Amino acid sequence: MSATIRNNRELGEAVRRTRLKLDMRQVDLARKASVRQALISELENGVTSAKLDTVIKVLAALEMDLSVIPRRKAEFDPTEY
Amino acid sequence: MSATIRNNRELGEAVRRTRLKLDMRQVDLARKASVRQALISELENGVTSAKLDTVIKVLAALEMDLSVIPRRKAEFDPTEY
DNA sequence: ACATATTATACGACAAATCGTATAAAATTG
DNA sequence: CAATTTTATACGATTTGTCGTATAATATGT
Repeated sequence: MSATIRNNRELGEAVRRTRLKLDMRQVDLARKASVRQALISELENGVTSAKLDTVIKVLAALEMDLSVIPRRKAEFDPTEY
Repeated sequence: MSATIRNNRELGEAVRRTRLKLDMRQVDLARKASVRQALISELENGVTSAKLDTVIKVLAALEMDLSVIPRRKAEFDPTEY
C-alpha cells in the first residue's frame, strides 16, 4: 500500500495506520525510531510539522520509505468538508 | 519518474533535477513556493533538514507529490563510498 | 467499577529552521 | 575578458521542532 502526503494530517494518518497494522504502541515506535512517545503522538495527530529527518526516521521504523512522485489529482476526501 | 528519499541529500537531488527539467531558476521556484532563494539553495545542497511543510510546498511548486510506500532495498549508490 | 495500559498534553530548555537582507562566489553569455 | 545572471553563504532575529519529564485524559481488560 502507498499514500500521498500533502499535509501533516495525512502523514499522521499514514503513520498511525501503519503502526497499528504492525501491532505497535506509540512507545514501541518511539523507541525504535529514537524519539519520544510524545513526538509520535504529535506526529500522528498532525499538531506539528516535523523535520524531514524525523519523518524519515519514523517511517524507517515502520519499514516504510518516503518517495517523490509526479503529482496526481487529489482524491475526494469527505473529511475536508 | 519517481525517487526514494532517505536523507536530505537525496531530497536535494530530486528537487534540483526536477527544477532544472522545468527550466526554472532557484528564484523562480522560491517565489512559486513562497520561500527564500537561499532556502532553495540550502535544500538542494542538503545542508538543512527542512520541515515537512516546507518540503511539501517546494514539491508542490514542482508539480510533485510526497508519498509513503513500503520499504524497498536501497539501490547501490557509488557516491556513498 | 476498578486497575492498568495507552495516548495526549504541558512545561521550560535547547537546538534548529526560516526569515529578510545583503553580498560573495560561481556560472553563463556576449 | 567583461558584464550579467545565477547560486551559495552570512548575519541577527524570530519562530518552531525536539528534548526530558511529568501528568492528565482516555481506552482497555478483568
